[in-house]
Amino acid sequence: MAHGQMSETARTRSKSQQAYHWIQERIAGGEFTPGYRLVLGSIAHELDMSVVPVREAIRRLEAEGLVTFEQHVGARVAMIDDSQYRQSMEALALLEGAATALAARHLTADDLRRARDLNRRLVESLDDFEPHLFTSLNHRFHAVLFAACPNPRLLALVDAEWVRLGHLRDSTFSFVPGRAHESVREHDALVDLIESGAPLADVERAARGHRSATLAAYLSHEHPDEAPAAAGVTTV
Amino acid sequence: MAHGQMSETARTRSKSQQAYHWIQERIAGGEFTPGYRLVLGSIAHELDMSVVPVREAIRRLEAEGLVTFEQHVGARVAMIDDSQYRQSMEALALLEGAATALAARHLTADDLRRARDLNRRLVESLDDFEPHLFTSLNHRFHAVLFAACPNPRLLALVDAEWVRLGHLRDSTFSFVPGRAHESVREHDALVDLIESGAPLADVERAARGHRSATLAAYLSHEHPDEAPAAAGVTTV
DNA sequence: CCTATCCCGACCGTATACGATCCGCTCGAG
DNA sequence: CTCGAGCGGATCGTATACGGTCGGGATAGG
Repeated sequence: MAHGQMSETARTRSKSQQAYHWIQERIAGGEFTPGYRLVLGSIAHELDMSVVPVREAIRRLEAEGLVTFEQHVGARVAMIDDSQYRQSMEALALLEGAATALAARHLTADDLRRARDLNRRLVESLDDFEPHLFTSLNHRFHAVLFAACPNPRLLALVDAEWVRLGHLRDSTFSFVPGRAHESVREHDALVDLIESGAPLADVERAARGHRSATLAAYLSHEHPDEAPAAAGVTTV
Repeated sequence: MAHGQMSETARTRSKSQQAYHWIQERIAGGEFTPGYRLVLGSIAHELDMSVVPVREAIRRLEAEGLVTFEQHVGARVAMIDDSQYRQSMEALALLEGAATALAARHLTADDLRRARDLNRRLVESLDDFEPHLFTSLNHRFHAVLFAACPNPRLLALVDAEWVRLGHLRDSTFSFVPGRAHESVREHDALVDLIESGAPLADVERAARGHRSATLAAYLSHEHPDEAPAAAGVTTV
């Protein structure tokens, strides 16, 4: 920032947006854990602004489902309990599956190479298993595959769901380490499928099934008593 | 409202929420058409409150995609152009298809009867075709079918997409009246499928295909030149 | 007559102020 | 000792105030 501000209009994000990003980062980074109380005044003071922009930011986060708000009580980071986790994963399976299928025909050879490379790094990370790194790479792998989806609305929904799962997504592989090995194999199969020009329905089924399987692994590990049918939209 | 206000805490919605609902109704009702300029001060004055709650309401509407916001310029009702319409319909096909499939096993005989009844009214309305009524009944018909979906998150996404399409959804059947006849036949087939206990995959495919077909009809009517493959997620 | 510049009004963004509500703690009665 | 009423601090909800930014119309020059 040698010259202070550059294109003043584009560079100067409004304070509401500053607050929004600041809070979102803390939530995504796990610094604000679920249930954490978001006090307007404190945040405002921390960010050196008044409460008004902070309120707006929190309202937006509320609309996105990241925080809950109670009248005259305030906001707290949304508690994603097991059932909500399951619901979001189910939705993500759907959305990501479709996005991946729609993107399949638009992937370049370079994209596929990058996907394979990321999966290679995933395999390597299996030895010295680090949930956070694994999750991050996993996200990037899938992002490469569905990013080319020509439907921005769908992409927005997919992203929103990823954000919503937030830090929680780490835990899937922390809790069920065995799932990670199976996961990377499915990744390879998925890329093969896409590369071979398989019918989009097959690609969608594979991508959806992949995530549903992760969910199922989590559920059967956390709630061994529940009927396996709970996995839900594995139907298609 | 003989007694003015009842349980003050539950009944007294905060002014932000008042503003939110007030604006949303106007948008849904078509009073505020796409592109309409939402001036904070005017709305605040109209609702007899200050601009602060109105700003919050508009922020929330922005997060939901109903209005767009530009720095130092203000908010206006989101322009849903053709491409966005297509994208939302595609997303809705996905989400509603899955929600309908997941709900299928939970539908009571009464639910199915209500669905058939609504479709009967749809058939009747075909004679004296009234787009708005038809669309409304159409929504209620589908709502009956997917309301029993055990995944609230999915339902929320479906609802959000319906709201997003808003008034625009009227136009589908206004523009392509022929589609309405085909639509009600598909409705019957869909209910039959559910009632017969067909595999969920079949239900999902049928429900998704139904909406994709509506989209395709719209597209081929509006843009006869485009490749029909544009219909998108008809794949599964 | 057409174009570029300047100025002004409308509106947005944020700060500050103040009343309202909730939650936890103290204190007294049983 | 237990429990309910009352009080006070913390925090929210909204109003008002003021400086900043944008867009359009008047004005001067070509």
